[in-house]
Amino acid sequence: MPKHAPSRRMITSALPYANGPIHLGHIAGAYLPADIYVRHLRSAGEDVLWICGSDEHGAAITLRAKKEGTTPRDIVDTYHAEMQKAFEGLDISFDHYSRTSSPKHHQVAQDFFLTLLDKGAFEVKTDEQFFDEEAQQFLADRYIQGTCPSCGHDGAYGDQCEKCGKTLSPTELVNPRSTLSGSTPVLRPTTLWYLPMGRHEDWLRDYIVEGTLDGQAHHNPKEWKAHVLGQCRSWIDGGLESRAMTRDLDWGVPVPVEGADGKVLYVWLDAPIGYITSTMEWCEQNGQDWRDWWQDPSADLLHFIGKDNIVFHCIIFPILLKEHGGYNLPTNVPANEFMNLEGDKISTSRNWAVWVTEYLEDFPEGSDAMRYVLTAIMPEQKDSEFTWSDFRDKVNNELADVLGNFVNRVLVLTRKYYDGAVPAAPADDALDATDRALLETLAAAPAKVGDLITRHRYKEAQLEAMNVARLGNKYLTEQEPWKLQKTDPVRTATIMHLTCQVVGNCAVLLGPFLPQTAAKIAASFGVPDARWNDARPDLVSAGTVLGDLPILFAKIDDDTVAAQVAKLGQKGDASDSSNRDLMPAKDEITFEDFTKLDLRVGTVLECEKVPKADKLLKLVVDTGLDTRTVVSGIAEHFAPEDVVGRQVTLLINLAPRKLRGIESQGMVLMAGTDDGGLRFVTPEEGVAPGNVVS
RNA sequence: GGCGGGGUAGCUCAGCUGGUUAGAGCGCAGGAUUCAUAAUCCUGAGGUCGGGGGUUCGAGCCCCCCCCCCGCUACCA
Repeated sequence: MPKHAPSRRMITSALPYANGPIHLGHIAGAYLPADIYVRHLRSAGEDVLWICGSDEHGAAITLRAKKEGTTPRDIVDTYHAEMQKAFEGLDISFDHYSRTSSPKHHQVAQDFFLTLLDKGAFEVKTDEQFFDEEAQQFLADRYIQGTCPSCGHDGAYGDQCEKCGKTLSPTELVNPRSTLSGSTPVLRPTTLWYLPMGRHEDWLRDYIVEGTLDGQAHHNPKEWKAHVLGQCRSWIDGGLESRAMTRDLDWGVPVPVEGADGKVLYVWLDAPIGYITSTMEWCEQNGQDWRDWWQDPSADLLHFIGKDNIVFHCIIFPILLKEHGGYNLPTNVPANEFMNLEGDKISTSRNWAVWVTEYLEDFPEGSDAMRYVLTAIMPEQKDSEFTWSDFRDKVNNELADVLGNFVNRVLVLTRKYYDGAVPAAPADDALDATDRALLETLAAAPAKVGDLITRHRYKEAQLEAMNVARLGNKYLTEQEPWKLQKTDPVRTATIMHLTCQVVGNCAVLLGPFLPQTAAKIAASFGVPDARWNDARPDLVSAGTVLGDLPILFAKIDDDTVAAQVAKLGQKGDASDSSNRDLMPAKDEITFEDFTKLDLRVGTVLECEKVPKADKLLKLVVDTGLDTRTVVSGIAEHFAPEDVVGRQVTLLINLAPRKLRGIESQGMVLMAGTDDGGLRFVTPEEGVAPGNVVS
């Protein structure tokens, strides 16, 4: 049987990468659900520790530093501070927020690496890597730019094209160039430490699919999300490849091995170890032993991440932990899917995002409102969609009208009838069926909401908590104390006593979701320190004088919505050409080099999709000289019928090459657009097939 | 093309190992009500559960085929 009651829970949220600010998608994915989970457990008196920190290594940061004429240290310091501000602004309550550039972390990561090395976890291989002869150094993936083979974008990096999102390896780039010197890099051998993941497939399959580890029940896989299990199974069944765990770079945790100068640990190795370092730091400050959290088998380990991190947290990191030995493996990885924004994917480069610190500037008291909306649309099982009009509706109709107004009407009535003091509790036999039903619901709510949170059903949990306020509204409206007050003051006191209990319980139940609002309500209703287990029908003491309570939620008007929508997609700086990922100029060539190219105008005669290839079109082109077949990777941008009849520019003396079994006898010239699109390079009128382009 | 996850009321989403008239919140329509931040409460109208076959006494849930969206992967001269 899987263990059921862990002695303590170790919680991590994905370390955010310190080269850009935090947006709502990040929050909804990995931070808000963890915060709700942890706040609930803390309130319920569970032993829980939640750590996070900035992921500050990797080539993207050094690259950005170079581009902005500053140092990596400056970059990470800036964004470390920026991200902390964002998290604090939304009341994301990490127990500890660390950073991977700290000396402590370097030490921990190196020790971890050395242990793995000792245990034979790595394979050392010598591989060909791109080397910049001018700068005299090996080039990390991010230091190589070129034309994306997928979308034709000119500024694709060696690991990924940020226009089309395609993951790449440097050797796939067309016309690779070093971003350090602009020169064309050459391949040279270098030593890399690989993690041979293939040898771990068997136990991983048991661990993921069956939830068993070393022959023992470890966790219940049915509690894992379908998309998490599906993706893991897909990877394992597809066969796991070896992955390099080191990089040739000078910013990161140095590989602690003789002769490994200029090599650092791969960020994906170094970052999750940051979870451990962060825990150690907290434990040192709080007189605890970090091993109790990471190595005591009775402790749970949960990773909150977005779906882009599933493979790392469910496969690679567990391999590392198991190879190292002594560590617990994750008992659940409740990854969320992605949140879209106003009908489109969130995109940093297009500035199609809502940045947390900007939001908080526009809505200084808006933490709870945003938390509520993000929880209500949390992408728990599929991608979801954030729109500002929906934000307005939820804030106005649910937070302000249902919750805020309910609390206010109870407060006002209590003040009007009892000078603000909660009336005495009714005698048990004075309760009618409606009262009892209300009390039963109140009594059952903490377990109900808590259970949903524990099962990572945050949307539903929040709805249930809000339903308590809804029930309060219904009860008030049906009981009509404002009428009874004149004829039956005893009954009125009963009603008002009970509604005060409803409000008090709301404060506790909504605490994990709306910490600021809950604290305000709790303070006003005399239960500022109430915890989860205190939530029950007699929470609020009779005689409590209700404190002042300002309007909890201001309504949001249409102009505000329109202003926020208008901000999307606009560059902060009009002159922000630096945001365009233009490829740097290439090495100079001679005129003679140029004349080697035989560029001609051609007319497309036929065009069809290449079977079993999503991106390839087969064109038959009249070049004037002949009719030839050209295969081009443009199927995602053009339908075959759109291409037939077009005049195109064609490189006709390129060596033929077989693509998907079809010989391509040339190359069609395309221009990439800023948004990742493609355009044909077409001559003006009056040009015939075969005419030379020069 | 392969693999994984989705496609359910106008919108955002739930629907456990198949079982009575398919649900919630919001929006919408009508009514009630006034303690309250024109708030609240009640009632109702909206779904051939992407499409088509099949298994079953019975399918949104299982099987086959097809279409669309997201992610990974192959193809990219």
